[in-house]
Amino acid sequence: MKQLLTTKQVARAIGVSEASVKRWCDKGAVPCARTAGGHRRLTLCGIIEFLRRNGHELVEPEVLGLPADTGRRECAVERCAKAFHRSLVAADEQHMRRMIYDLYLAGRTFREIMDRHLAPAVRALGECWAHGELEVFEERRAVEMALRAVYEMRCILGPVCNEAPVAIGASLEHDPYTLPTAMVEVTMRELGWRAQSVGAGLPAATIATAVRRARPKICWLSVSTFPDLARFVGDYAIVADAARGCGSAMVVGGRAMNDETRHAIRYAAYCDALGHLVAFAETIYQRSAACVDAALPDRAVS
Amino acid sequence: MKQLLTTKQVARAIGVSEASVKRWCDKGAVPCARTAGGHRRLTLCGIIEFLRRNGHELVEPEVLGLPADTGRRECAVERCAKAFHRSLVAADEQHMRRMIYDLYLAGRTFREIMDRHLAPAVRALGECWAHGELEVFEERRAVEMALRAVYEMRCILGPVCNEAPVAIGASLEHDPYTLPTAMVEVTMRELGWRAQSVGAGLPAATIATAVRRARPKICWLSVSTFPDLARFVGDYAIVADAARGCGSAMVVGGRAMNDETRHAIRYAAYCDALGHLVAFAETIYQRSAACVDAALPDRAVS
DNA sequence: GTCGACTCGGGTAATTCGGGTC
DNA sequence: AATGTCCGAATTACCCGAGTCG
Repeated sequence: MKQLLTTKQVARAIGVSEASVKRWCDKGAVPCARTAGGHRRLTLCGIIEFLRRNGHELVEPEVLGLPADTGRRECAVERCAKAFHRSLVAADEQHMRRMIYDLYLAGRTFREIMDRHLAPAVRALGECWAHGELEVFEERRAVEMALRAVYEMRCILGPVCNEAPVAIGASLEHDPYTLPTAMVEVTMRELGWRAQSVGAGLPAATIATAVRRARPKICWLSVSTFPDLARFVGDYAIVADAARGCGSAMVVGGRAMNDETRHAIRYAAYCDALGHLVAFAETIYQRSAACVDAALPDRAVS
Repeated sequence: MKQLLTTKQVARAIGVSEASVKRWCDKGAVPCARTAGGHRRLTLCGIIEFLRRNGHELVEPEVLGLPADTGRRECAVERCAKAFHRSLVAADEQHMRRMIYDLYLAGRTFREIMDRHLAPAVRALGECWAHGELEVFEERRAVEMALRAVYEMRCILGPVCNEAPVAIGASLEHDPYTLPTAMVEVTMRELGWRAQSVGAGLPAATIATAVRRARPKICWLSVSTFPDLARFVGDYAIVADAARGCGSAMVVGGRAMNDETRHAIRYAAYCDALGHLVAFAETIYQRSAACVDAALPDRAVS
């Protein structure tokens, strides 16, 4: 299957303008074919060869393989998630960071990168571990790598707007998984919210206190595991009561939120993917134009 | 993140003319790649490294996506562990990051920043929590903040040299504290080691497997807590046996390593501060000049 | 065949290059 | 020795109406 890429795909993937890609083609720096109608089509090999000559060393075919929004993307997405998985297992942090960076430059949101690539890769990892295909330390090391990546996204997003609505969240005691709640935090921040994860494995009472202090519009709870249902329901009620008292909407999600669990509690929204969370958050608050401007980095002025 | 910056952005951020930035690149003082058309593109790691070596200040850090000056400059001097503590409690991440960058650019090593400021601040935090002066979530939130800061340092240091000696480390089961082992990792990486923390709360057997696979020169174990001494001694023996089999030196440290604990085990070095670790690591391996050069990103060739 | 998204080519403004000079 | 400024030429980014792709 030989891949032909458009100028736009290539431009986004390497973070330059379309015009530059076209000029490079016309100059002969990048080999390119033409369609019957005169459109440029670039080959993967040509691009990689070119990038190698110019210092962009670690570009992944999986990233450049991303089709435009109109195309079927299942294949590319799956390959990409596999590439993430491989990087995580091999502890090849540079490679994974590079892929994230390329995807982000290629126009993907962090939410999409986490939903489609990072989270599936981590899930697959967990399965490998359960089947005894991975050492404990390999799994743990990979999860930490993923966490670092999520923190780096958080850092790239920069500080949040002061007028933005507040969201806070956590995971309950006996649920020490930091990654899911960190992912939610980044997703909400990317939407322009003043989101903060207060931590993983927290007693319900202290989460409730945090809610009463921050009075957030949304309070999320990430539920990856719990000791028993009764205990969870009780803990949940403590947090939910505090949220109700502050007019906060409770949002829940996580591996452990199966049908039985969901029926045992009351919530404003259940999200089994970050995409659902985005949809719900947007019904509550639409980021204003003024706020978006404030959050963007300064453009250089002479 | 391997962000590529233009000479103009960098010049503005540092508050010098573009010509100076260009000259620095040409002189080789700042690593830089080139676009197809010959324009310089600089990396954030390279810039920070250069600024630090030459004592330059960041006039407009926002341009590079770094935390802005918060006005409060109490920190540039000595004894800012208190300021760190206040930032941690107030969840003022921007201010803390700014302090770290100020200190680092002023020539401090990350090891010193962690030893003298960050670690004491976190310890003080734990005491406040023990005295009931802080909510659980406040303490946990602060520790996560500190962890993010350590990860950011790790990121600024950039990738490690492939020829560098290997060090790996972890904390044992029932010791879930990620921060100490992450600090050790950054310290070792700053010294030029190919250091990797394989995780916190790991069973001894899997750490032993990791050691046998990586065959490190140093294996560190961070010990913040353990259920009982006998259990710890047993777990420790499993790791230490693997280390001995590979010729790895065992290094231990952490809050729980009191006299009694230390006498119960055998180790090559005990470190109650990162400074001691540095001293020990340097007796084993001195980072060579060639290795430093190799760690810099490739220069583009015309 | 329609339609939306994409790409074409060309033009313009902004940025950057290298070199020379202060 | 190091920096800031100026210059013409080259490179890059952004914009537009017309044509192409899927």
